[in-house]
Amino acid sequence: MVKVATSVDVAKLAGVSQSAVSRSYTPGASVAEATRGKVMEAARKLGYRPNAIARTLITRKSRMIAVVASYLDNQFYPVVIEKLSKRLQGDGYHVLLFIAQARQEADELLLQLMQYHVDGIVLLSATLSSGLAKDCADGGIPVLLFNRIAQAGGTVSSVASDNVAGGRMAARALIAAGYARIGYIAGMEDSSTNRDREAGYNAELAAHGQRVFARAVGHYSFEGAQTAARQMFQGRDPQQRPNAVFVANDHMAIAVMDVLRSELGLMVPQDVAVMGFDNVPQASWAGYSLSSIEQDAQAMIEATAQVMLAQINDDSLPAQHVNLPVRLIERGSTGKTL
Amino acid sequence: MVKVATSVDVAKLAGVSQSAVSRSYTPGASVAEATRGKVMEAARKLGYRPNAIARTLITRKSRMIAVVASYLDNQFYPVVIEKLSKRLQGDGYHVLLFIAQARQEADELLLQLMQYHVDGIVLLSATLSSGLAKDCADGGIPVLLFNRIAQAGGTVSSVASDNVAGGRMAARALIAAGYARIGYIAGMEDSSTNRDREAGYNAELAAHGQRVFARAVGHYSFEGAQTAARQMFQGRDPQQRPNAVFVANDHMAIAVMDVLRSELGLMVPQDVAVMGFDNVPQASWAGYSLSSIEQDAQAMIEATAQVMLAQINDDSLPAQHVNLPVRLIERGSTGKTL
DNA sequence: GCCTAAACTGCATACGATTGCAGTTAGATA
DNA sequence: TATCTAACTGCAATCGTATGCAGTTTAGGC
Repeated sequence: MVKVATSVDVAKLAGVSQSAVSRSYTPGASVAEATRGKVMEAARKLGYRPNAIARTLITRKSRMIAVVASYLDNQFYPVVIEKLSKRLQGDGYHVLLFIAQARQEADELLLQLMQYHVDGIVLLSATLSSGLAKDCADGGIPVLLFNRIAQAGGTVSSVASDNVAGGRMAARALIAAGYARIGYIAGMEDSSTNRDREAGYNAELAAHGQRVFARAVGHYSFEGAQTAARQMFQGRDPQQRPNAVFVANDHMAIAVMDVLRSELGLMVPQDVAVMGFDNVPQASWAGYSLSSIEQDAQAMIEATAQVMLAQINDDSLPAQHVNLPVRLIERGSTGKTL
Repeated sequence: MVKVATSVDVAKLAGVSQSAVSRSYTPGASVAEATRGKVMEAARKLGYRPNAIARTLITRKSRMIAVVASYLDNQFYPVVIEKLSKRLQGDGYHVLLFIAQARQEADELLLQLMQYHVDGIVLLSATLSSGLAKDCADGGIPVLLFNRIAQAGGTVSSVASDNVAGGRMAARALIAAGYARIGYIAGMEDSSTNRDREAGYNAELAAHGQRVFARAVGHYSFEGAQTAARQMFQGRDPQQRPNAVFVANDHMAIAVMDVLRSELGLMVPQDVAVMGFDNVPQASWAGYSLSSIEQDAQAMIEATAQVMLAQINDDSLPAQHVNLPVRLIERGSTGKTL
């Protein structure tokens, strides 16, 4: 193991002070062009790279952003992580990734995170206890909920889609296509996404003089959705079951389609139409051709990056709440022929 | 923004020296139980947590491991990232995530990574220039290629599956099922995974007196695989096209199935049998029921963690190369009825 | 050629922890 | 009670960089 060169080594070789080396790497600092030249030359020879850790210690900026996720099996999240990571890299920030299943686990992890003095925290699907959120805010670390809405007035920002409008769109599309017995398969009932999607959905149904025909809960998991689908459709007469179902996200909707077609021998959309939410990559796969309410991941990422970076640069900024429009994507699963 | 407490603050409140505080947080250090008690009490009051950055500076161990990935749309990788991240968290390590598309980009990122003094680097699908790999090794940072084989004798470890055996299995299964015109859709031709899978596949075909009937290249991408499938099957008479095809990974195999069924109106497996590699979650979805050669992700993760941690703890350890067994999973796409 | 402002440079300190060393205390033993 | 050892504690140096301040050089204007 070769000792890595430090700024002192470079200074010695270049015949300047250590300060000069430091300044050569600080944009806008006061260094003569000639000095910087000598420094860079010496640095090249020694393979010197500034130590980000030491820099963090003194500047109190780590240029690391923590991203906390719980499950990556819903493909929406990998896509987000990939894009967010690339976006932040463009601004010289790096992503410290945490996987936390339970709330409590998330809290514990967050405490560990804070030891690293990350500049910001993005919570992908996990929630964290309000006490901890406050701690972070008090510590001057901006926290942003992605795809979740924070309690109003909090110190935590959020970036989400207009889930209420999305729910309405789903209802409107199914009604417009002539379905009259419309079911709903919920995600996690205490999540803001599920609440909003369901609220919009119910509101729009009501506006057309309808109400939800059947309801089950899938907890945003594949297995949960399969169970919900069986519960809703298995062993029922055609008139006793929905002929269309809105599922709270695509990940579950795909599980539902599998159960409908393979287990129960029902055709989609002839026997049952299915509508999802998110428009994950798999929704467009020919094997499913799943209609969905698209969340604009790119726009969500962009908003996340901007809010986060703004908060990092100015810690007096209040929490922001971004709500982005969604879009209906109609495919075969609701009868649209390709 | 409230100032966060430091060990000095805690020491003051507890009426001990700053060293005592530090030692209270160091397992096995020499502190009286009473002292540690006072320290912990004071720390609790102040909400003190040791600053990992400062600690890293002096111990030269950041407890961060860099994970470099390129695309996360192949679901194999999100699964790996999730599991690896959790596994390493269990040992007190955290994952610094990097997304790099091109080789050059990976090199640049790695240099940034080294500034963070990560304790180790896992390259998920990305390759990096041999010069850089050497730099890392020289710098004492263990590098591990996941799902790639390093050049023999290098300073870089690797964890992979027995891709040659997997290729053979695929061939054997298709031959056993009675297929005689067997195609191959390759991934990236310069990747070790593709080379090995194809080599094993061809060897087993040859052992049965067969040879590959048609070959196309999909570059491990969804679109590439679609193109390859069209090239191989579009507009050909039944006798002129393969009646079975081994695709170098599931991600592409799914794209192939979509083209076969939806675009070309062919049935799987009646007209064409399809075999993939990886056994990603989607392979088991009823909409595809894709036969596949399973890579044991859990075992790969475990090996990765063990090799990595061992190398971190003993930097005189030579590079290790782990090669794990694979397993045939037969499903509907090769004629197995469910 | 002199003066002033601007540009540059280096010194020294700080960031928040770890750790070798030496000194102190307490307990055990004779 | 005196002595030795073991357990504990604190001092001070250290990790590698950033930066305020004061001093020095340079350039430019007259």
